[in-house]
Amino acid sequence: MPFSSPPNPKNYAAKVYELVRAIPAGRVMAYGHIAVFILPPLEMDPGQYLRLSPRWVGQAMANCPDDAPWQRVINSQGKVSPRPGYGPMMQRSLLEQEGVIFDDKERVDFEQYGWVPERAWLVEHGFVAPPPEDDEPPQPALF
DNA sequence: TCCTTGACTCAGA
DNA sequence: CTCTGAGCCAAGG
Repeated sequence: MPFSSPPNPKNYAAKVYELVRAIPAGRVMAYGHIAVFILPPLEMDPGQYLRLSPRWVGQAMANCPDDAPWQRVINSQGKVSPRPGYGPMMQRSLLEQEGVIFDDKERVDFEQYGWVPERAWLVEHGFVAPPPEDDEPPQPALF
């Protein structure tokens, strides 16, 4: 419930989980990175969505189903944000079991392990609008 | 009623 | 590179 919430929290969380489930083993995404692929509410200012959405994702992940790979979601600095009840070591070891390497500052390199969903997947699952014919697709910018 | 507390991120120092 | 503060707001003690 931190810092406002989406108009439809349940629906927003469902989108988050859907995307999280698509992250392959050994790869990671940041909260804010996930938010970029979820369309903001129509009447919401895009700038405001950019500010708030990472916490919306965090809020959703707090209630993430155990059968979803919640460990593959980390913060934008490449560090793990411990899930309450599990502790930081749990998340780190889960990722290491998938082959993710942490550097000496406990961080993951996005260049190497960061993951971006295929456009076809996004379209198929309703995350972005289909490209307007032969025009440049509205691919969200990475960090 | 007031104060604390959130799986966040980015710019600036 | 690390550390701070701002942005923002609802629920519980």
